[in-house]
Order: sequence, then C-alpha cells, then structure tokens
Amino acid sequence: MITIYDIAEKAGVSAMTVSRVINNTGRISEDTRKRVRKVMEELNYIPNSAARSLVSQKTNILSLLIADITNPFYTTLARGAEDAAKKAGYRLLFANSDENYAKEKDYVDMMLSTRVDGVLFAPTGDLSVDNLNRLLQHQIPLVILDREVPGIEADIVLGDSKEGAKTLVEHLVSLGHRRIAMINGSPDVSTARLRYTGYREALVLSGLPMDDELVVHLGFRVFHEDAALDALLTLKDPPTAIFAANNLLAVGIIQSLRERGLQVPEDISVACFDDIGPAEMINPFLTVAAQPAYQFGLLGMQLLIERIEAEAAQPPRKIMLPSDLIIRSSTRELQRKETNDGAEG
Amino acid sequence: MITIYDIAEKAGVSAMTVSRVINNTGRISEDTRKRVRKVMEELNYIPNSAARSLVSQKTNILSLLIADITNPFYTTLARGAEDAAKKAGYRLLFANSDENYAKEKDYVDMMLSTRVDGVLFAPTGDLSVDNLNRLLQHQIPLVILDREVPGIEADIVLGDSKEGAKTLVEHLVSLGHRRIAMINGSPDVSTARLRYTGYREALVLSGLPMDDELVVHLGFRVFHEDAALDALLTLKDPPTAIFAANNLLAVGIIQSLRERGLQVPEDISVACFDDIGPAEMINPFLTVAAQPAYQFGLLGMQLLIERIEAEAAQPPRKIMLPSDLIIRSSTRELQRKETNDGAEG
DNA sequence: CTGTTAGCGCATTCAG
DNA sequence: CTGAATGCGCTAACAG
Repeated sequence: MITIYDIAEKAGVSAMTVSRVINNTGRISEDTRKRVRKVMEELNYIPNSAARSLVSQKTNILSLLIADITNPFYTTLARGAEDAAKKAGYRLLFANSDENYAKEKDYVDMMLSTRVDGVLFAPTGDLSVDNLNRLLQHQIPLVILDREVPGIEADIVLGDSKEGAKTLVEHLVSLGHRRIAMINGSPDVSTARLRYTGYREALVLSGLPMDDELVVHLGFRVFHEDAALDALLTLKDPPTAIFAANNLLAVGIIQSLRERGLQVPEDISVACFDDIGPAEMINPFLTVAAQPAYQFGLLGMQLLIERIEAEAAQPPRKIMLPSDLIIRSSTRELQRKETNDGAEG
Repeated sequence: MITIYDIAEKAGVSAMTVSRVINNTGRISEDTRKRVRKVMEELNYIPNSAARSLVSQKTNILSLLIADITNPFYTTLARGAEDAAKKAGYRLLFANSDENYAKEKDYVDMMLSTRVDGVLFAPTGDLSVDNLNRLLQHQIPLVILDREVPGIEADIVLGDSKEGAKTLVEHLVSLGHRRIAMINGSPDVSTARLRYTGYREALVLSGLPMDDELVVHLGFRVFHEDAALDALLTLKDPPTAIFAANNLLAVGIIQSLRERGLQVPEDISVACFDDIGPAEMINPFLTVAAQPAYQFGLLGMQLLIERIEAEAAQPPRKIMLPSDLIIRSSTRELQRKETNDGAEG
C-alpha cells in the first residue's frame, strides 16, 4: 500500500508536506505542491481513511437505516438522502432492517463501531427505542424518519399520518361507503396508531359507527394473513371498502381478494397509504395518500448535517410533511345492492 | 471515547488481555475473561473499527454498487447481496451510480479510500472500464453484475440477455406480429447489445426482415424521448408490437402511448426485460422476460466472498442466469386489420 | 495465562 | 514555507 511516506521520499519532502498538499492546509510553495501532486498520481496514491479518521475522530460517513428496501417509499427516500449527503461531501452507508428488530440492532452495532458521524434512522417501531438510545448514549447525531418512537427525543421528519388517513377514509365515505374496514400495521408502530386515529376520526365526523370487527392489526409487510381477510368477508355485514395502512399491504390484500373471486373496485374498494412505484404509472390503479418520499430523505439528511455541523446544541426539530390524496380506480362509488332482503327498512 | 485501555485499567489487567477477550484469541482464564466482559458492559465499550483495520489491513466491509436504486431489479438484487454478506459476517456499503459515470467514479474513490475488502459492481456501461481498472489496479477483489465490460477480466454474474430477448420476440411473432419495434438501451451497454442480437436472431429465425427504422437506441432510464416514439408510429408501415429493453423503458413507453390515445395491448403490444416490482402483482399486466434478481445479488456476493477468502488465485468465473418468459396482458394476438387497401395481395 | 514493545497511516503541535 | 516528534486505538510478535 502506498503511503504518504512513499510519496514524501520520492518527492524529496517530508510526509507532513505531503499531508498538507492533500488537505490543502498550511502554506506550500507552488513548486513543491506540483511536485508532490505529480508523484501522488504516478504512484496512484489513495489516502487511507481509517488512519485519517483515527486521528481526526471523524469518518465523514453518515448512515441511513431504512425499514424495507423493497418498498418504493424507502428507496425513493434513500435517493433523497443520498443526494443531500453527496452534496455536502459525506459518504453514505446504507442499511436495511427489513422491519426486523434484531437486524436493526446488528446495524446499530456496525454504525457504532464504524464511528459514523451521524445516522438517519427509519425505525422498525416502538421496540427500536433501545437501539436509538444506544446511538444517543454514544452521542451520535441522529435524525428519525417516518415513525415516531415514544421516549426518544431527536430531530424527526414524518408524514401526517392522521390527516392522510382521515382524508382517505372521507373519500371512501363520500363515495357512499358505510362499512369501511381497516387493515393496519402493527400497533407498536406510530404510523399505524395515527392512521387508525385518522380512520376513527373520519368515521366519527361522518356520523358512522365504529365497529371493532372491521379493524385488523398486522405487520407492514406483504400481506399473507388470509384468515384475517376471511374473517372480514364473512361478517354478517361485510365491508364494501378497505383502507390498508400501507402500499405493500394493499397489494397483498388485492391479490387475496382476487383469489377469492372478488374484483377491485367492482366488488370492493381499496385505498392505502404510499404510492407503489413506477409500475403505477402504467395502469394508474391504486387510490392512495401519497407521501413525498424523496423529501423525507432530503430534508432528513439536511437536518442531520445541520445538526452535525452546528456549533451549539439546538432543541429537537420536527418536520411534518402532508400527504396527497390521489384518486385512481381502486375505489369507486358504492352501488346499491338490490338483494339484501329489504332489511334496510 | 472508551478504549481498551479504559477497560484494562478498571479491570486491573493489560490492554492486551482486553484485546484477547474481545477477539477470543489466546488463552485467558475464565475468571479474568468474566471480569473484563463485565467492565466492557459497564463502560458500554464499542471497538473502534478504524483502529482495528489500520492494523489488520482488513475492514470487513464489502461494497455493492448498483446502477439504479429506483429499479426493482436492482433493489431485489441488493437484498440478495445483503443477505449473503450478512451471513458471512461482512458489513455492506451500498452505492448507487444512477446510471451516471461520474457518480460511479466518485463511489469508486470512496471504496478505495475506505479500503473495502471487495466490491460487487453493476457497471453503468462500457465506460466503466476505467473505474473497474482502478479497482483492479489496487487489487480489490471484484465481481461484476449484470453487464459485461469489454477489457475487464473478473468474476461475473449475468443474465442470458440474448436468449431472453429472443424468447420474448418469438412470443410476439407467435402472436402474429410482423412489425416488431425495439426500443433499446444505450449501445455502450452489453445487455443492450445482446438484447438487440437476440431480437435480430428471432426475426431471422422467423423469416422476418430486419428493418432498421424499427430500432431505437436510448438509455435505460425512464423514457422521455417522445420524438423517437413519434418516429416509429408515423412510419408508413408502423409497428404492431414494441420490445423494450428493460422495465423502466416499457413503463415510459406505455405512458407515452396512452398520451397519444393508443391502448396496450389493443392497439399495440408491449413486452420487456425485467419485472416491475410489487405493483405488478395487483394488475398482472406486463409481459416480461423476468430475471432472477435476488439470485444475481446472492450468487454474486458468494463469488466475491469465495474469492476474498480463497487461498490461491482462481481463473475468472462466469455465471449466466436464464430469464423466464412471463406472458401477461400487455401482449396479445394481432387482429387482422380490415383497412389497409388490399396491398397485402 | 498475561504483559511489553512496536507500528499500522495519518494529522496536530511545536520548532525552525 | 517546511520538518520532527507524538499519539489516535488497536493487535502481532515476542517475553515471561
């Protein structure tokens, strides 16, 4: 491996001079600077960042932990974070927890031993509190994304889950739906709780009754809980619309409905949070509350860098991003059924 | 920052003993081992990997460079790579070149200065040769993914682009299409060239003429070249089917067709390489040659790790993965047109 | 079983 | 404008 000493020797200067040329510090005569530069090129010198960070106590690496790399919401967010990091001259260490607490913990250990300068963290859920505290304990600058974690005080960028859910459910109500089911993520995730609250509020404001039978709590990953869906569909008074707490859930639900011979939206409407990626552009289908994923990453990274480079301590900041109701064809006006033996009175 | 010296002092041993406990090397009495472990926990010790790699000359970091983080092909590939890396105890540094040669170069510099133990590299195209040579020059173990780069000898995992394209075009021919256009990626990408070759072979084998007017070369990113599409559609004898060289191109093309009032597949059939992600599961639509993206990442990472850990030098290995023809509804049998003033005679 | 010495590659400090 | 000495945190090699 080529070191600054190799350069120094060949250029007839001291290692320190080479270091100064590399970092553009101190005053170096134009002549020696040129000479050193030339030797560096000849020898194909690459600075060793381990050695560098050992003395500088900085790595110039930031880490982004996302919860699901197969979810377009997070990959788009990742692009935003990457762009902001690159612009500020930081390297980005990606990590993917796969909505899995143990994996998340492993990655936190890695960030700690890598001594990253800061972390952009999309938590798995409330359980992430230990992992986050670990980071905080070691004074790693931290910005949280997407999901709030009770007990953690840090900068955060999140979507307005409650409002988004409310808008989506109100849309379903406006289409005439009265029996609206919600298939939610795990209750230990803040967005799941808030989306549930929004759902309830919309029902209350619309004068509709809450029926616990219509609410199912699962995870945020692709839906495989066919039993839950069966339970909903075999209710005495089954739902005519389903609100899914995120995009991947909606995809799984629609598939399962199809397998049961139910068409969306003819037989049942489906709406969800978050867009589903490029494919949506082919056959615009899913009615969604779309979140500005790229902005999540971009703004989060900006907050993080500001915090790292800030002189004085600042109180935690919170950015709340609105979501956009995009009405497509997975929801439609409820058709009055002619069967239903006149119970309607 | 807590160091092994802090631990050593508090536990009443030497730093070396602490190091031995951490790495499970040498023989340590069960008693002192326990004592050291306890102090480590109390002090919340985290090893400094910069210091560690400075002496060991290993970072335990592998890097994965993908060409487009918004393309489901690459994100699925990333999961495969991540799983294999984690299993072998390596950390993974993701990077995303965005199909951009300059960004790719920046990331290569970063990998070099980070002294990563190996690189999984999905090249931008033939231009990547300089970046790859840079890595090779510094003796970084390397596995290439998806796209071959002339002049580079290294392990590689790729799809069978020629066969995949051939199968796709033969499918179109079997549906009665005779005027089949190809919208291709840039000709300086090996997969684009091979898919073109497959396209030609299928036409020749089917006894159809090659018509250069039907072939357009663009980039692999989302399609914005409406002029190219217009040129195709205004030909005297326009295509009845389009073969797109990848998924994102197909999405853009279908959108553009829609804007022009053309329906897929009613007015024109479209088929492409690579699946389009979870959304496809909702409304199975695109007929594709699907590649086993997860396997690309998994096998590539396995090759890389084998090469890193191998004692002796091995000749470059090449894994070619077949693609799967999945017929969905974006292609359909050609309907005989009743117009066309009898020129067919 | 445990400790001492030395050095990985670099930048900070202090002298010139 | 340039150089020498020193230490960042850790482990390999050698002593004991």
